[in-house]
Amino acid sequence: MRGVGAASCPDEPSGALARQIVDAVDQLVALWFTAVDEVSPRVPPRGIRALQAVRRRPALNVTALAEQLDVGLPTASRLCDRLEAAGLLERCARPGDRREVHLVMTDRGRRFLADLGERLSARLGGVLDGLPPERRLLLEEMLRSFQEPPDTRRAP
Amino acid sequence: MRGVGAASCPDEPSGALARQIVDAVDQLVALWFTAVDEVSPRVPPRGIRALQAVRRRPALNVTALAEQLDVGLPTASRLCDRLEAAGLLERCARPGDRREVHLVMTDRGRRFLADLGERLSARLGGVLDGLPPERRLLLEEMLRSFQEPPDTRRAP
DNA sequence: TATTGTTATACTCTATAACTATA
DNA sequence: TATAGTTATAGAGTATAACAATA
Repeated sequence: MRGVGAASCPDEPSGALARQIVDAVDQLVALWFTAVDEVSPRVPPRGIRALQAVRRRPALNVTALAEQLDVGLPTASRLCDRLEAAGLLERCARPGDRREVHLVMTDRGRRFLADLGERLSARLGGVLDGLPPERRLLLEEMLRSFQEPPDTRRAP
Repeated sequence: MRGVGAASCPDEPSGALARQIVDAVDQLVALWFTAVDEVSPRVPPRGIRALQAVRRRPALNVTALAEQLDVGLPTASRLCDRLEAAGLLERCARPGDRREVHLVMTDRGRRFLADLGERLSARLGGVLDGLPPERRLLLEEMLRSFQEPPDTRRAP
């Protein structure tokens, strides 16, 4: 568990690339928070992540959502209250086992996330427009490696 | 304000790359939150961003910090209370104008952020280890474009 | 008087525990 | 009894407004 690029350049201080990557991620995170602050209606970061989790895995239940967000079950339930009140999410009793609740996004929720994505994209564009086109194509290849991340949620 | 890659590939659906980039950023943000949840002592995301802001611009005052975080002045002050109580930050009256307060990181604060960076790096490494070395070097070049971002704080 | 920052109060969000409903 | 989720209460965090201190 040595981190980014630990074994790639033995002659060079291996921390250089790692630091660069971490700094870049911090910039991206800052950009993300900025976009989240802009979007309407105001949904706190945790709410955004909840919506994204539901988009990624439709018909998620509340327990799974709580695990995804690393919060308690009541917190996730309350969060769903607010997202549902805002019209971004809906709770549907699961046929077959009526204890479970399926979370599904509303059209408004989809538009909301799309809007957020566009704002983020615009801000990223401001940074990436400086890149020559072939660099951008390489970036595209690069980003594919993030599409299937090693499951972030492996509990010990 | 068309966003990422809007004009690069006229034949291709231009939203594809944009969507891919935004998804990747979402993954990175999720990774960031996971690392933030792990680190000790527990500091909420806003506290992390505050510490990073102070690291980036040492001797920041409280007003500037509030602007960086896009929160009110009292909120920033309270946040400093907690970070100071945790021993991660210190307030120093500025010589010359004793109204202002300079925020400086403690050694503990520096170690804290370093620890966070290592955890993030380790998690990123898990994703990036799959990349061949030359791809990683290209990534390094790419990330340089994020080092000097167009000022995120331009209010309309 | 203008600027920098802190305190006062109410409100929102989160966490732990107790409770309801279904299986 | 075990599981999925909700409500109860208390505590942490945030925002708006009033305040204190320095220039």
